[in-house]
Amino acid sequence: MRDAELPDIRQLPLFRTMAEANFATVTRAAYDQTFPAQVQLIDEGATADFLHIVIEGSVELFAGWQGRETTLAVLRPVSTFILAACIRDAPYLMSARTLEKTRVILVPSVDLRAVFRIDPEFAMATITELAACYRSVVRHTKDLKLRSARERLAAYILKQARTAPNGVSFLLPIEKRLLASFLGITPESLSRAMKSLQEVGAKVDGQRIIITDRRALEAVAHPTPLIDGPDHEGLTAGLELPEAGVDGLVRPEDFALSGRT
Amino acid sequence: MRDAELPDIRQLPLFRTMAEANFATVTRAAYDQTFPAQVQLIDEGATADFLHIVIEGSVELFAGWQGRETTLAVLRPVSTFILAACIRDAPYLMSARTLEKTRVILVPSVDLRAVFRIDPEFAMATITELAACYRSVVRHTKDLKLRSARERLAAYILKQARTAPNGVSFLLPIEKRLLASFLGITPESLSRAMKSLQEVGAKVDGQRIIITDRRALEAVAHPTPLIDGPDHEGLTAGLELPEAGVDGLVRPEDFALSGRT
DNA sequence: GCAACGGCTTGATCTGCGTCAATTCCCGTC
DNA sequence: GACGGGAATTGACGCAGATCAAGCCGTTGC
Repeated sequence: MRDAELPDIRQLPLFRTMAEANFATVTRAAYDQTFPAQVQLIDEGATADFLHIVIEGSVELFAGWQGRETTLAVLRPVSTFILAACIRDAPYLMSARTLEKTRVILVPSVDLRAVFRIDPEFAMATITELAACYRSVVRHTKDLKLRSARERLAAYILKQARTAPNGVSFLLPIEKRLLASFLGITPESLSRAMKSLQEVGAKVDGQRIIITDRRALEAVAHPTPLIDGPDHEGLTAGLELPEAGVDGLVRPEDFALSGRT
Repeated sequence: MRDAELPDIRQLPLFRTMAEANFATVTRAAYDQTFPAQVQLIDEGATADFLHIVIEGSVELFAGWQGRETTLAVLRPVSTFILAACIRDAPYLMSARTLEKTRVILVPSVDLRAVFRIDPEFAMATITELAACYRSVVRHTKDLKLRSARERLAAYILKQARTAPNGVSFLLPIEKRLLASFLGITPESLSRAMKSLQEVGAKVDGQRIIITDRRALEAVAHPTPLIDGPDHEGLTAGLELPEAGVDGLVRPEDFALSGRT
């Protein structure tokens, strides 16, 4: 694989603290690949041979059953995903596809497992990472089970706005149909929920959301760190991404799970 | 704390492989306590000072928001819970209460964090444990997002039956209102769903479920290891519990998350 | 023995969200 | 600037599951 992105990967919480030699071992065995949009990278049920790292572009994690399909996360650079499956040497529970032209790095899970047996720092980083992932899914589950569709949307909008510099206006980082799927509803329902929130403090114009009455929105969403995050010690990989979000820029950070999977 | 249960704890996947000295350190600082039914052990939002281990009885993990409440898991001996919060030194995302007279062991999370920094075996066990927990919640989320209430119930029944020795008849290990909450529906809806499944292969008589037509049930639930588990390498703590489940005995194992949390 | 209390069931009704179908909007392409 | 195709919206309608309100039944306590 090319060396250009090594520093980026090295900066990931997962790899930041490990010994240089071990980092070299892991990355030497890895290789990177660029895919066009809409390519399925992972098929749920397949065995987890590689840890994936998104370097450029974006990746959707989703799962299907009986012809239905649901989005579980959308990842942007630089994040890793399907760590848990690699560790357990078990079948992936999710599928993954590129949403646009995307470059990913593939780390053989064999090497991964070998290294965190001998590198305590890496083991610690893995533990922290997994705990974060776990808490992220728990939050999502609570969101689904405790809130209505409208409440989930309001909470999502407030959460996105929180990461935008001005705090009131931002562009949706993903297509609405994906957001709908992530929120566990249909695109039609999302559309109607959006409309209903316009009378309550969230102006919608295409991809742009403008919060006109935060209080009113909060009265619907009742945001809480116990559902909407973030974990108090800050995000992980998603945070690496500096980039703005000023009016006019799309925020490239994760919209879903706190970091990766 | 008393020493009688040390061997049980030592046998947990989480503690099985660690060095004896470190196990002693962890358990020396721990203490155990017995609570009556319906005592709240953990309040979500509080900081995670202790890893909990259920020794006797049973514990419900749940979460609330705006007066609503949902069950996320029910744990039986011997299982640990809220490991992730301890690791991240973060607020609990779930509350916990005893369902009956219950004995738990409390391990200060400070000691825990200290030990897996120095004991690679324990770090490995923690990684495996967390990965299992993570996959368990992902499955639950897929269940909720991809299946209808009726389908979830059918899948649950098949899953329970799978663990029963004769494979066709078992007693519900928990109250129906808890099962309903876990499945994300109301008790009334559960009751109606049960009734509707009687015409499809699952006879219900109080706590007893008898599968009369597995094929028909499977046609509703379409069970798959990618949602219903188990992870191919087998369960963890839940499995420690041998005990039967023969017609007439209640199965004491977890009904919810694969092991603990 | 009976009363009281929770859990479970059943019925009637309501409603949030899904489904189906028809436009309309947006964006890239020719 | 017209065309094509997928995304988004809108409307009409249906249904799964929630809510509200009795009643039932098994357990606990006096």
